[in-house]
Amino acid sequence: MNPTIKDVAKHANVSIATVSRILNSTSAGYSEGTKKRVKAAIEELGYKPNAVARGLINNKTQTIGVLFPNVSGMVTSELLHGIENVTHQLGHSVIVCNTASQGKRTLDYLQLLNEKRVEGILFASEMLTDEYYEAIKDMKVPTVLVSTKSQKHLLPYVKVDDQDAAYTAASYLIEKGHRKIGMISGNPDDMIAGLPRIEGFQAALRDHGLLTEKPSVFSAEGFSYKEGMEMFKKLRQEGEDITAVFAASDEMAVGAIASAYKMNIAVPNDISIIGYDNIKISEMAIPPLTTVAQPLREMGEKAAELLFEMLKTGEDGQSIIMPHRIVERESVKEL
Amino acid sequence: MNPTIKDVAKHANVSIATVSRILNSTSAGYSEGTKKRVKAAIEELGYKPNAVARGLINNKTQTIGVLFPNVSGMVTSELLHGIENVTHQLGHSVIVCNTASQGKRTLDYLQLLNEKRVEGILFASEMLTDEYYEAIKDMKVPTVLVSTKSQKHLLPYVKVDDQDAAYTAASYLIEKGHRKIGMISGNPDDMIAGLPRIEGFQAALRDHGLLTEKPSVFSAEGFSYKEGMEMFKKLRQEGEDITAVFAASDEMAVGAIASAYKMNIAVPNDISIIGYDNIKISEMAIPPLTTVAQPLREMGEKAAELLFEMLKTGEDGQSIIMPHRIVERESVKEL
DNA sequence: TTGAAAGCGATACCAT
DNA sequence: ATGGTATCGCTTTCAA
Repeated sequence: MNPTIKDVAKHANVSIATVSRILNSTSAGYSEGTKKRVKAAIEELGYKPNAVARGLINNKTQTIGVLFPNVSGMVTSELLHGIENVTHQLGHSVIVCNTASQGKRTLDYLQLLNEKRVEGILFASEMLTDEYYEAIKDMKVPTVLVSTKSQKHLLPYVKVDDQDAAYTAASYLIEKGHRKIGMISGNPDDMIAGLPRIEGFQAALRDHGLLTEKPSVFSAEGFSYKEGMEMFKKLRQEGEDITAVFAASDEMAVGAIASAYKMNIAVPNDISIIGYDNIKISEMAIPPLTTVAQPLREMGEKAAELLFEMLKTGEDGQSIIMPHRIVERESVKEL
Repeated sequence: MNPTIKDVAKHANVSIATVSRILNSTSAGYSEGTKKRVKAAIEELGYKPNAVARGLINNKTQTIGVLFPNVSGMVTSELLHGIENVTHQLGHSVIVCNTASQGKRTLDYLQLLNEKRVEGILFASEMLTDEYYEAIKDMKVPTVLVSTKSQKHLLPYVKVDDQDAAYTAASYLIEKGHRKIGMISGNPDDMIAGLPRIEGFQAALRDHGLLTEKPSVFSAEGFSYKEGMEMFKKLRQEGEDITAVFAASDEMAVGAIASAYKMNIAVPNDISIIGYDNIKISEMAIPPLTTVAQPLREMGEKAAELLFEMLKTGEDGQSIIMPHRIVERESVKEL
């Protein structure tokens, strides 16, 4: 077995109370001499404090839980990276939960995190259902939403304003001289990343007097590469005169590029494409993809910081709207 | 505060011992009647067992630690996905640690995981230094290496045979009629993913009587897209007659494709390219990348399974060589 | 400056 | 079938 504080105490000829004080560098409570002896004993025995026991008595586990659909997505892995960074910097650990894995495990995960007594929760990029909210509320630990939000339940969130960002993307296309612009979107029933982006897109067209009665928006179920390909094909069938398209995700945009390539239509010469996210593949596309960047890594960091802020102050936490920006590469041509 | 087992006991008019028995469905030790009463009390109070307290007495935290360099890489996130899957299925949690994040934190992480008393460790895709090994050994918990190995320290590992896989890739090119073949590799000092792939490549050439005195291997520091671009340029400068190239990673391969595109040389018509990994971008490349696939997700799963096997049996664990296979897409032309 | 002892929330052994 | 209690490894009064 691992040596315990008792062993150290015995070895140094002091009480466990004293060892504890030294371990926690409690202000005074021991002399320099004993401190040395104890430190020596710790060293010699290779003693490592037991965080579990500590957690029990302090009611603090120094651990937070992070809930993600698909851990392996490029968006989420960037978020995770940011989260992990500041979390560990602050001496805590992160337990990851992949909610989309198999069936509706989200509730099970929440239960698990509750039993493990995590000190906080980061809930990422999935719709927060009433059910989830109740479970979270029951846990009575600070929670922040990452890259998602809920108007019904007021939990603080960290995300970019999807509608604004989409508006920016469409406006960018318009500035570049495009007049017939189409969109490849995710699910319009998705109130987080679906509808808002469509609305932002349409708002930009409207504000520039470009909104026709039948706006060319092609919606898929998700945001995948494959769906990007399909929707691009449809869009192209519907109207040959479209000179630019806004894709609701970089994956979709890359799919659109691939689709265009197959149909022998050149990007950006025949048609311009702008994406959304700015994940790694966007610079690897041919041509490199112009896109609306979300500062994913930083969003993860900010979310974690906010969570720990709440943990420290006990206050409610202010949502943070992260800035988005256009990253110009080579998939959009000026008309 | 959360209700404790004591509260439940009081509420149901039984002792905590009985509640505990019911909680753990210990074979008998209580009547159906009391069981009902206790269950009701639990329900009513919203009691959730405290895993920390359990962990203290059982010396079992139901948690494992996973060490990764760059959590956000596409290779690692696939591995993580597989790991998370089976780990949670088995009722455990995973704490992720991003070792490359800032400086040499690996040792700190190990220390942290030790204090948190994780029951096992998955160490991924980084060289296992003596230092790390010692720290791990001190923890006395089962450990398995994922996508890496160590010949010095015998810890079980789960990975594909890099040399074999590289051999397969080169052979594939040769079968397709290529005779002048180049390679874009990672760091030859990397004994895991660097050298073995180079050696496998060369072995294939040799076995087919194609090994010239100056084999065209261009080595970078890492396996990045950018380095793929650079190395392709160099390779092209050195010899215009090369008809096919084997890239040591998909990212590099895609970089090579981009580089080729810029130099106006067509893939696969002017030059064929085969990658390594089969991550998501390989199907999204233009043209879609033919590559040697590592079953990443499954490797994560197998590694976790192996770890839990060791946990259960207390035995030493057998390394697993995962199968690789060629995924044919469109970046290689038959000559 | 130091130590004894009371918990933290569970489990499990020993009685009854 | 049940309850009392020691115990897990540690922190933190309270006394000395």
